[in-house]
Amino acid sequence: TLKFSGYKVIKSCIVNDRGIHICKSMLAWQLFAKGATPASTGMKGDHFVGEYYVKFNDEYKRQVEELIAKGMNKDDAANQAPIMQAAKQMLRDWEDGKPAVMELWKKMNGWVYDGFDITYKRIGSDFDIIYYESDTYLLGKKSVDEGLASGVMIKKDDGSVWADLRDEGMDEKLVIRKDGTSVYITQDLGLAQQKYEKYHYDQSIYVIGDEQNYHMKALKLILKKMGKPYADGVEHLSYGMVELPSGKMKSREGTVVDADELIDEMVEVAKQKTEELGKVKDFESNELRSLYDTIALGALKFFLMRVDPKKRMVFNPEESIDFHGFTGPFIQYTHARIKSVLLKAGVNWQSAIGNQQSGGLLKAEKDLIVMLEQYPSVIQQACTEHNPSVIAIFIYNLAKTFNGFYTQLSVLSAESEEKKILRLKLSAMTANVIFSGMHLLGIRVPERM
RNA sequence: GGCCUCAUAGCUCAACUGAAUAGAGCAUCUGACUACGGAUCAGAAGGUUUCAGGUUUGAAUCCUGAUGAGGUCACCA
Repeated sequence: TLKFSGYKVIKSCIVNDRGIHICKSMLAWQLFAKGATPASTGMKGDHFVGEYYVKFNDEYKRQVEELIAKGMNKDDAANQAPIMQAAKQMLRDWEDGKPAVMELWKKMNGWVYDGFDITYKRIGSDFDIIYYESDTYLLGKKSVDEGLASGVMIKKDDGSVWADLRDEGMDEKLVIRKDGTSVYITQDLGLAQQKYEKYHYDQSIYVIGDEQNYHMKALKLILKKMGKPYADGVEHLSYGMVELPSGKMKSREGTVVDADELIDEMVEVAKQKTEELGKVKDFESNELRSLYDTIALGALKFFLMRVDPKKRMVFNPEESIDFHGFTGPFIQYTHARIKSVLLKAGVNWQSAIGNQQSGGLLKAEKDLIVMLEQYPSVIQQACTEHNPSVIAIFIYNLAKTFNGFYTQLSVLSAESEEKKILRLKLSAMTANVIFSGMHLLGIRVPERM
């Protein structure tokens, strides 16, 4: 959307492909997998690796409880559980570049990326550039050295490094662990720098969940203190969590709705619904499959897009696959219907010259025109607010207005030839705006459905 | 516990940033010229905007307090 209004946009994505969490998965795999691979189990790579992350946490929890039962206090137990010790050791080995660890790391990451690729491709997501944390964290460490030199950061006796933000009303923030390994924010310092050097951006918009508000504030402050020119351009577009009716999604407890499963489910519903209506009997089977995908994804994306991103929302899988009302399929249907009418009308009308019956507009026609005229300003608004939901709402209203117009007035058998041309043109414009608006939301609209 | 968000119809969301009768969709009920594609359209019903104070000509919106929900305060990312 930003691109559409004249900004030059570089979509980037940071993959946190290193760190203690990866080590945990790797360790659990070594301990429990007995040589299993995604291929041997038939699982998607990212799911497969995720499973071992969960296994690690289960085992970790068990060990901690065991230690507590032996009379150890909670904090010590959390630190001394052997499996956690091992994970930490592995992280150090990784940063030292030990071959065995590196090899395992590459192998498992490969699995994960394969899984991601499939999903991203399916939902039509793409990035101009992907950063890997494994590439940026070293630069982050360099940033820390710089911070130390300029006095923004201080090194404590045990070797850990901190940024003092207390005079800004915040606490001290750890930037390097005492064993010299880097933490989350270290990598972010490097990333900000790397991005700036490459693009000299005016604005760098971080789309991150609102639970990291504090983190982003700290990041910006540190950059500012270090006198980085890009500190002011760093903007945090925080979004609220998506919850389930049954409660929050927690990866550790397995209460997540998996994107792949959800999409499959919705495709199934789209299929049933379409078959019920029996309007596309002449479609080839691969056309059908792509149609179901378009509808299912359209429904899903629209459901997420229509809400102000800053707020938390409850995602009800059952409701999202409802194709009535304020939904993606409603709009797709409207578009398909317009196309059908236009098709029937032939092409002669396109060359016909518009007429000057300014006084003779009926209310339904006027309403539609008014709607169409608002489109540019709506985009503008969505842009400045970083809020795509205004587009979603607008397109929905447009479709609704058009449907009203459509049922009140006949297009093909209009009172006069002039009216017919006018209405055809209005219909065509509506279809274009719907197409364009939905495109901005990353949603496709079918010619027929 | 400190700090930060949020609370609107039974449910999911709006309300142009202080303005006139608080709007949509779902669910519920009633209808649609004998369907240019009915995945549609027209209508009904549904509200003390969590509670209690305050500021203002005017408050869902701003301030204070209460209650409830979530987040964050890690040598996790």
